[in-house]
Amino acid sequence: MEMTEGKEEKNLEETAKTEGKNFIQHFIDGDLAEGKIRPGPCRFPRSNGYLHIGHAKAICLNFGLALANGGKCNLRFDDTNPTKEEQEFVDSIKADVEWLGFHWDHLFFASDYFEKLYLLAEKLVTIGKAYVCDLSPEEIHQYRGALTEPGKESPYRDRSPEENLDLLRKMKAGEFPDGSRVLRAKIDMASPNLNMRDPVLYRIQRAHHHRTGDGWCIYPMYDFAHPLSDAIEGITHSICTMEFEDHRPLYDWCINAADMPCKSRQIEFARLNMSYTVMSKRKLKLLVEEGYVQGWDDPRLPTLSGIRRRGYPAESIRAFCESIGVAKANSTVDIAQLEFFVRDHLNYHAPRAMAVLDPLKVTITNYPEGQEEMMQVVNNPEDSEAGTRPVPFSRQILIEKSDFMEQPTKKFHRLSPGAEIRLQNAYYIKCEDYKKDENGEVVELFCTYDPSTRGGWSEDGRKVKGTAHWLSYPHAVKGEVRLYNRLFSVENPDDYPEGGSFLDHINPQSVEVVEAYLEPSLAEVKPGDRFQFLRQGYFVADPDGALGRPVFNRIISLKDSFKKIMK
RNA sequence: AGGGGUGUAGCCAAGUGGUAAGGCAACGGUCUUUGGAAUCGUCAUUCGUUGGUUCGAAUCCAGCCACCCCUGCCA
Repeated sequence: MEMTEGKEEKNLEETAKTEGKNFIQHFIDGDLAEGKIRPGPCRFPRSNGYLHIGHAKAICLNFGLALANGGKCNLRFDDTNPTKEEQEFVDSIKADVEWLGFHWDHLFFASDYFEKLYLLAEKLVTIGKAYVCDLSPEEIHQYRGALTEPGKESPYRDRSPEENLDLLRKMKAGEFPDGSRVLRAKIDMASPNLNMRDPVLYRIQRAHHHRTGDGWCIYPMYDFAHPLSDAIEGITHSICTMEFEDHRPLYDWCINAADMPCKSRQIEFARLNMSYTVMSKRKLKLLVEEGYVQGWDDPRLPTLSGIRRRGYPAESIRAFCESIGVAKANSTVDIAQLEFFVRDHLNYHAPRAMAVLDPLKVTITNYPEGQEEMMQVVNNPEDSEAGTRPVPFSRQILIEKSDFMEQPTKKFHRLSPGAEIRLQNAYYIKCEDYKKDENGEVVELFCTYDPSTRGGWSEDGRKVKGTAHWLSYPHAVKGEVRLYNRLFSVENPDDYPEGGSFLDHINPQSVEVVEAYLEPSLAEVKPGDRFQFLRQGYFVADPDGALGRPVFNRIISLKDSFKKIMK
């Protein structure tokens, strides 16, 4: 038998080829049709910080586009600012991309091109398209003008190419102090696009660079390095987010001014926002550094490391990114859409197991004392290849407290005085009596079982409405279970009153830790092993666990229509 | 105020002059040894808005409205 059909994930190539086309693919199609550009590599530029689900969208887009068009995708770090680059981020970003299942063609750093970029800068100076400016940062700011007013030209704007070249070389040689001079593009101080008002191309900055060490004291700006790095690599379509749209004229200017043979094209798309979470680096950093969460890989965070620890499968992240499409309009995707793809994948791939999170003891009065037996239980009804496992049954069992109601409502199909239900894969049991403690809380049930219903089937065709999961009390193992919920209690945490903060919306119940009872097979799980705890949700073994003492994170609960019915 | 963008259902999103795809959510039915899954069905007479062009407009034109981005030697 084979795996249940229908919802299986497509492999990367199939997905890339068959899914509906987004506007970027239309651009590429157009370029292809005109024959003026052949599809080349894409690239994923990132510099610092941990990746989150929004970056996953960009990664899936870039690598997906490359795959769909027979191109390659490079991974490039735009490490042009030495004070902001850290090896730690490089390593985590590489790990995240790999985890998502993508393979880059080449791993590049903008710093690989420092020499080439510098030569290009000299070229611009030589042909009179760039100049060395001695204005201070404050002065440059003032000269830039305002949104509605044109800027003023720098008094150094008309230096000769010879003088500029000499000055640039001296900048490079370290003859001037930090911040004393910059190299600027000579474009148009009256441009309505502020980015075109003689933007800075190089700054003097004596800082140790994580890859080039102290080899340079001048560093290119992103606006200069990015387009030229793309052109050097032969990237034909350079995808970035909307806030760079105003930079595109400058992107094109650099490539044309330097007369690069590869006319790379920048295309912008809207970044991903999601309900019930925050995506900005600043806010995520605050959550981590102020201790609202345990770290960058806290399972409640939308970081890829957090999502991974939470147990979300990479396949489901890819399917999600595929489903949300790509466009230019601001949007906030409902987190329920992500959760759908997580459940969808796990339903087919996570073996089932039984766990009781809030136990109620049940004694089966007509089951012989000291007797026990093994029930052969299907691991995954959605996957016939997943096999079966033995689960012990005995006189003392544990069920979920919520599966018993002393005075049941009409819609309640579970156990109540006199009611009969099925213990899944075991027997029908009927509640004959129950015991309360001094507080009036039900602490134990006394049931009888029907020996002819072994496996959970009745010979006389009698039906029961409820089916419950259970554990043999003497055989159960204990473990920690962390029940994660959404980090924020409102759809848009950024929507808060004057003087407030997104922190005010943190869900006080974003995690609940319980001591749970687990079936014996769960004693020896490995971190990353995923299960569906029957009738409850999907869970993943956390690295915090130890052999015989597992720790599980709840990935996502099962959809729960019972909650709705009972309302 | 200048420039650049964007408005299609509760949320994403196709649609490119021929009469509104798809997914999520929601809501009903069937089925069920997970109140899960599966399955069937319902869910935009209308595309921010007002006019215009056209036999015909979400698509073309004009005006208006709303929201986002831009004055780092950050990316």
